[in-house]
Amino acid sequence: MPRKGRTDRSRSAETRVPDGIPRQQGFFEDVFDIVRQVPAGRVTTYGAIAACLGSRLSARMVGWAMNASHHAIPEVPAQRVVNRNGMLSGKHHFPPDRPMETLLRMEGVDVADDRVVDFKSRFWDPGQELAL
DNA sequence: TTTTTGACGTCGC
DNA sequence: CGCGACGCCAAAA
Repeated sequence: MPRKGRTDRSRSAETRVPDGIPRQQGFFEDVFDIVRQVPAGRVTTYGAIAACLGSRLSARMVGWAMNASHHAIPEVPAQRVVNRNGMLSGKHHFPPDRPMETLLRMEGVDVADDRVVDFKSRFWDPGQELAL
Protein backbone atom coordinates (compact mmCIF):
# COMPACT_ATOMS: atom_id res chain seq x y z
CA MET A 1 0.00 0.00 0.00
CA PRO A 2 1.37 3.35 -1.00
CA ARG A 3 2.66 5.36 1.86
CA LYS A 4 1.45 8.87 2.17
CA GLY A 5 3.83 11.73 1.90
CA ARG A 6 4.30 12.04 5.60
CA THR A 7 6.72 9.83 7.41
CA ASP A 8 5.67 7.05 9.74
CA ARG A 9 7.13 8.94 12.64
CA SER A 10 4.68 11.75 12.30
CA ARG A 11 1.71 9.50 12.84
CA SER A 12 1.83 10.27 16.53
CA ALA A 13 -0.74 12.98 16.24
CA GLU A 14 -2.85 10.82 13.99
CA THR A 15 -2.78 7.79 16.18
CA ARG A 16 -5.47 9.31 18.28
CA VAL A 17 -8.90 8.02 17.56
CA PRO A 18 -11.80 10.47 17.29
CA ASP A 19 -13.05 9.20 20.60
CA GLY A 20 -10.12 10.86 22.23
CA ILE A 21 -8.66 7.56 23.27
CA PRO A 22 -4.95 7.46 22.51
CA ARG A 23 -4.19 4.34 20.56
CA GLN A 24 -1.26 2.27 21.63
CA GLN A 25 1.74 3.55 19.82
CA GLY A 26 3.60 0.61 18.35
CA PHE A 27 6.24 -0.51 20.75
CA PHE A 28 4.20 0.72 23.67
CA GLU A 29 1.45 -1.72 22.94
CA ASP A 30 3.81 -4.65 23.20
CA VAL A 31 5.03 -3.53 26.58
CA PHE A 32 1.56 -2.79 27.86
CA ASP A 33 0.27 -6.10 26.65
CA ILE A 34 2.92 -7.99 28.54
CA VAL A 35 2.53 -6.00 31.72
CA ARG A 36 -1.21 -6.49 31.66
CA GLN A 37 -0.60 -10.21 31.55
CA VAL A 38 1.36 -10.13 34.75
CA PRO A 39 -0.80 -11.86 37.36
CA ALA A 40 -1.65 -9.99 40.53
CA GLY A 41 0.74 -10.81 43.30
CA ARG A 42 3.53 -11.26 40.82
CA VAL A 43 6.15 -8.87 39.51
CA THR A 44 8.38 -8.71 36.50
CA THR A 45 11.39 -6.73 35.44
CA TYR A 46 12.10 -4.25 32.70
CA GLY A 47 14.83 -6.47 31.37
CA ALA A 48 12.53 -9.47 31.22
CA ILE A 49 10.02 -7.54 29.20
CA ALA A 50 12.71 -6.16 26.96
CA ALA A 51 14.06 -9.64 26.43
CA CYS A 52 10.59 -10.89 25.66
CA LEU A 53 10.29 -8.29 22.97
CA GLY A 54 13.40 -9.65 21.36
CA SER A 55 16.28 -8.38 23.46
CA ARG A 56 16.90 -5.87 20.74
CA LEU A 57 15.13 -3.32 22.79
CA SER A 58 16.85 -2.00 25.81
CA ALA A 59 15.28 -2.12 29.21
CA ARG A 60 15.21 1.65 29.14
CA MET A 61 12.58 1.61 26.48
CA VAL A 62 10.37 -0.48 28.69
CA GLY A 63 10.60 2.09 31.42
CA TRP A 64 9.96 4.79 28.91
CA ALA A 65 6.92 2.95 27.67
CA MET A 66 5.66 2.66 31.21
CA ASN A 67 5.82 6.38 31.44
CA ALA A 68 3.11 6.45 28.81
CA SER A 69 1.20 3.68 30.58
CA HIS A 70 -0.61 6.32 32.55
CA HIS A 71 -2.70 7.26 29.56
CA ALA A 72 -2.85 3.70 28.31
CA ILE A 73 -6.10 1.84 28.07
CA PRO A 74 -6.87 -0.39 29.76
CA GLU A 75 -4.94 0.60 32.81
CA VAL A 76 -1.54 -1.00 32.98
CA PRO A 77 -0.43 -2.45 36.34
CA ALA A 78 2.90 -0.73 36.17
CA GLN A 79 3.38 -1.39 39.87
CA ARG A 80 4.15 -4.97 38.97
CA VAL A 81 7.14 -3.88 36.99
CA VAL A 82 10.29 -3.36 38.96
CA ASN A 83 13.95 -3.32 38.16
CA ARG A 84 16.11 -6.39 38.32
CA ASN A 85 16.95 -5.65 41.96
CA GLY A 86 13.30 -5.89 42.85
CA MET A 87 13.34 -2.25 43.83
CA LEU A 88 10.32 -0.09 43.22
CA SER A 89 12.27 2.21 41.00
CA GLY A 90 9.19 3.80 39.52
CA LYS A 91 7.32 4.38 42.74
CA HIS A 92 8.28 7.99 42.56
CA HIS A 93 6.28 8.25 39.40
CA PHE A 94 3.04 6.95 40.82
CA PRO A 95 0.15 9.16 41.86
CA PRO A 96 0.41 10.29 45.48
CA ASP A 97 -2.91 8.71 46.31
CA ARG A 98 -1.83 5.37 45.00
CA PRO A 99 1.80 4.68 45.81
CA MET A 100 3.38 1.76 44.06
CA GLU A 101 4.17 0.12 47.35
CA THR A 102 0.57 0.28 48.47
CA LEU A 103 -0.67 -1.19 45.23
CA LEU A 104 1.70 -4.11 45.52
CA ARG A 105 0.81 -4.76 49.14
CA MET A 106 -2.81 -4.68 48.16
CA GLU A 107 -2.11 -7.46 45.72
CA GLY A 108 -0.37 -9.50 48.35
CA VAL A 109 3.17 -8.54 47.51
CA ASP A 110 5.18 -7.75 50.59
CA VAL A 111 7.30 -4.68 50.20
CA ALA A 112 10.00 -3.63 52.60
CA ASP A 113 12.34 -0.72 52.20
CA ASP A 114 11.13 -0.09 48.67
CA ARG A 115 11.99 -3.61 47.69
CA VAL A 116 9.82 -6.62 46.89
CA VAL A 117 10.15 -9.26 49.57
CA ASP A 118 11.17 -12.59 48.14
CA PHE A 119 11.38 -10.97 44.78
CA LYS A 120 12.78 -14.09 43.23
CA SER A 121 9.62 -16.01 44.07
CA ARG A 122 7.39 -13.18 43.00
CA PHE A 123 9.19 -12.81 39.72
CA TRP A 124 7.07 -13.54 36.68
CA ASP A 125 8.93 -14.17 33.48
CA PRO A 126 6.94 -13.03 30.45
CA GLY A 127 9.24 -14.85 28.08
CA GLN A 128 8.57 -18.10 29.84
CA GLU A 129 4.87 -17.66 30.39
CA LEU A 130 4.13 -16.20 27.00
CA ALA A 131 6.20 -18.81 25.25
CA LEU A 132 3.40 -21.30 25.69
C1' DT B 1 14.67 18.63 11.83
C1' DT B 2 18.21 17.52 15.74
C1' DT B 3 19.10 16.98 20.59
C1' DT B 4 18.07 15.25 25.16
C1' DT B 5 16.18 12.22 28.18
C1' DG B 6 14.36 8.08 30.09
C1' DA B 7 10.54 4.07 35.99
C1' DC B 8 17.46 -0.14 33.23
C1' DG B 9 21.13 -3.44 32.40
C1' DT B 10 25.64 -4.93 31.87
C1' DC B 11 30.54 -4.37 31.56
C1' DG B 12 34.59 -2.04 33.36
C1' DC B 13 37.63 -0.16 36.83
C1' DC C 1 32.85 -5.33 46.67
C1' DG C 2 31.42 -0.41 45.32
C1' DC C 3 31.00 3.13 41.96
C1' DG C 4 31.19 4.82 37.07
C1' DA C 5 30.46 4.79 32.20
C1' DC C 6 28.37 3.04 28.07
C1' DG C 7 24.76 0.94 25.41
C1' DC C 8 19.94 0.32 23.62
C1' DC C 9 15.71 2.40 20.94
C1' DA C 10 12.09 5.41 20.93
C1' DA C 11 9.42 9.57 22.04
C1' DA C 12 9.08 14.35 23.58
C1' DA C 13 10.89 19.11 23.52
